[in-house]
Amino acid sequence: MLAPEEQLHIISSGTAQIVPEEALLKKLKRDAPLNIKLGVDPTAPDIHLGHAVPLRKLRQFQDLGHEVTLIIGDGTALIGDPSGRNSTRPQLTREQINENAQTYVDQAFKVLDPSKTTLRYNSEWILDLDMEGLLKLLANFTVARILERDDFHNRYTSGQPISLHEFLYPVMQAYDSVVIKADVELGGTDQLFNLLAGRELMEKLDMEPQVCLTLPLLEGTDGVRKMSKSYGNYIGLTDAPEDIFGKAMSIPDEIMVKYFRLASNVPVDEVDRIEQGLANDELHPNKVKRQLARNLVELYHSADAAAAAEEHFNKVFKAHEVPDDIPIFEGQLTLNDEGQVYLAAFLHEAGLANSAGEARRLIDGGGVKINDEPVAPKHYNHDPAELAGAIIKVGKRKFLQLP
RNA sequence: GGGCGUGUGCCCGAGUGGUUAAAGGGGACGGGCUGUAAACCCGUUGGCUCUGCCUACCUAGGUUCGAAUCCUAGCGCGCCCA
Repeated sequence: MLAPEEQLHIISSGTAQIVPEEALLKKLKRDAPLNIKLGVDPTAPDIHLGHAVPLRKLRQFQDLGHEVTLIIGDGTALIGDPSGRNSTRPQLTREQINENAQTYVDQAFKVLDPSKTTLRYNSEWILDLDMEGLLKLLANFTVARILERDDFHNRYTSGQPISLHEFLYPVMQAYDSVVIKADVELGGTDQLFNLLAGRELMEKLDMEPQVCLTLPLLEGTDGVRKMSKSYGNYIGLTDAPEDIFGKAMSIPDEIMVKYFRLASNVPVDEVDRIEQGLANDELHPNKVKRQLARNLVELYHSADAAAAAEEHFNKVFKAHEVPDDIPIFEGQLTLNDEGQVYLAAFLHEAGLANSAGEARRLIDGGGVKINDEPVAPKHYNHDPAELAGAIIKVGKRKFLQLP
């Protein structure tokens, strides 16, 4: 194993806070594998780079020789984490939870090292708690302590309802740590309270308390809002290679280093070097961003896929050429009374525009090309012969080949 | 339970009973520039084979030749009182 100080250097890269840092160093000095905990609620099935941030950190721990316990919160999901919420989360059904859990686990193992991962479902011990056990557990926490947290405090003072079961969430999460004897627990910055609850509970039960490690939120490809499916600014773990590459290239320069630290597996020292190089203009941002994009594709696909994705990218966006594998239109061309193809409706049907109206606007704005020739404004009707075998391009990235 | 206020397009927001498909901004999309970054410039932003037609300003009714604009009820939201 690496020297403890060296490990700490790697571990702290990209983290928001480590509470307390000295305790982590002390644990590392034991020179034995630590048990690193991450609990996830299987509330949403698909995971993206933002969700993968703690997973990457876990992987870093594993590569340093530590063990990971991944807890699927199928028991706590019945409560619904109140963190950062201003209203009660809807409770999921068992079926939804199981389904989500499975897809989550499949994707999580794209990041984690299976040989160093223990997978646990917390329903195992949480739903088995009897009233006596629950009461003993609850006696370790005070209402005031729980009400301190911002989200509860805000809801309480603003008269929003807080259901009693929501109070139990941090308690249950803390109990997870006790059961698995966690050395370190990871979470987003919004999780700090829950993580600290674990630390406190362990202390009260005379165990060595866990260290809490929080990770910042990863902004989406717009660089402004957090990565989220509903904002449409996410890079999915299961996205196609070209999409991962392209989306990565579209992120603002300012957050490149953050992506390197939180989403790539580029070694920390190299990331430090890149950060330096960018700061004093020794490295060209475009080159660096390409490295990032390649790395991300490699992580979730392969080196070959990364090379192919970059080539695709160069073709389409640098040389403005047509990519190799463009979809071919399978349907039948609809002709009007004059035997012409009404292009606006066609683009809509073919899924290249959201409505015929939008297609017309795209045409008028010069955004539609047939065989690389822009379609003239208002020129909506086209001869089928002219379209045979043609390549239609809409905007920068939508292509369609006609038979 | 009572009083007052508010509800407009993806979001914010203007809107005199009649050239209002609805000012302005944001976002998004398209074009230019470029490193598919940022910044900047231009254009578009309800549907429809469109010099026109249809559907739209919370919902349902009503007044009117004509309503996003006035009235009634309902629903949502906000504030105050109990």
